[in-house]
Amino acid sequence: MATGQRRSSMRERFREQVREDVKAVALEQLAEGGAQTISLNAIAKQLGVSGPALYRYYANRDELLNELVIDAYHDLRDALARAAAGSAHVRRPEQRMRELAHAYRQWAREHPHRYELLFRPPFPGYDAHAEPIAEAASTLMLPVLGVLDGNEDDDVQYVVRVWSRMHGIVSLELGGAYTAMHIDADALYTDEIQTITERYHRKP
Amino acid sequence: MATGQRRSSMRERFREQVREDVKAVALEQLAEGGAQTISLNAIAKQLGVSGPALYRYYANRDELLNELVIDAYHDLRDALARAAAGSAHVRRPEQRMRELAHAYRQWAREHPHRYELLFRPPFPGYDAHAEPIAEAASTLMLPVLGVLDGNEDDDVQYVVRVWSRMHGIVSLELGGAYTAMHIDADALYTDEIQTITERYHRKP
DNA sequence: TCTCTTTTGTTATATCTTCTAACATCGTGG
DNA sequence: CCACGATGTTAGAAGATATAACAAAAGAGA
Repeated sequence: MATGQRRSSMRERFREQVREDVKAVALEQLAEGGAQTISLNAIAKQLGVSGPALYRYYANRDELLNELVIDAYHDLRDALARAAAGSAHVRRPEQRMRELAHAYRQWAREHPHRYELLFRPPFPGYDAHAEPIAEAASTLMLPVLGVLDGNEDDDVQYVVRVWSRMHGIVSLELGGAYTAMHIDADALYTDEIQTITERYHRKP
Repeated sequence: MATGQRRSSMRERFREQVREDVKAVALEQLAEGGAQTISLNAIAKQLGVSGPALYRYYANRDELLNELVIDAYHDLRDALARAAAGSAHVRRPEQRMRELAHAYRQWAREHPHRYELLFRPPFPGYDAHAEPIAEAASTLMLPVLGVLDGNEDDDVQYVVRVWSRMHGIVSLELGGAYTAMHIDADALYTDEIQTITERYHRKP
């Protein structure tokens, strides 16, 4: 009945709550020491339950990491969508492109380990990564396609190339390559985006 | 004396030999399952010695991984240097640039896990990565600077941007993003390099 | 309300890892 | 010859993932 369904959903909700708690602690560990330091044991200890209890909620460690990947992908996608929506009123497409590129890099800098998680599969034989990445890349670049004023198929490769350039800089920046070389990542990224928008401007 | 020195160097040589053997097995494991699957225990078993014997040669697992990083960096650097030397006779700088870019991507495709090892610190709080990466980046881009016909300081940022573009594509390709999106990585990379060389051509 | 079933948590255990400690062995240098 | 240092051994601590067996709690139905 109604109460029965409600109580059943209560259980479901509790289960979902625990899963969220686990992921929250996992994100803390991720932020502190990277993906390798995420430990189901440590998470359980921090949550006050003991050891194998978490295996009622996640089949294994990889499943948890997988959820973190998917969440991160959703998060980045939403951040880009917000940036695109926020600059929808801006007339000049170069400016919209700049804001989108800025949002991309900003998210990566705010969540460096999650960004790495996105584009660097932490699993040995990782199948579940391909599909999210595919969907990620497609949906991720929708705002860019929008900035490009709705050209269709042929521009996909161009969009991917734009994405690759943004990712290249962000990835090297997060890896510490720029600081090690004493290179101003801000200026580098700004210049690169400037070049990209100029090129776009030139290319009808 | 002479024999004394020779025997002392014999020991040294044996020690170096064992270290190389360990690294060789580690590279096998790296190629098979990624950096995470590298296990000192398994290496020892495969080498016929048992467990903690390897700690006479490597203080800990991180030191071994560190050596792998440095070796990979040297290897990539040498591959690029070979490519640069091999195309030194080529007159047109665009062609030299193309061959250099091709060598870069080819090395990454031949050693995907080592490439990942290079540009992603596999350790949590890992300092030793910064210095090799700095030297890597500097030396790595020397051939590119050479292709650029010896302009000096101001071009460093441009070279780094070129490197970032190559790395962006190669990194996403190794991560499987392109295959998941059914994108031809060959064509993408070729087009990108073409654009880069055109741009260089345009820019004195 | 009583009972049956499902879900969830527990402890114990097996197996893996890195890494230290204590002890044995072997070759080289004096 | 002898002694020291380098190298290897086994034992074991600490911690990880993951499974098995068992206990308890909570919902569903009569």
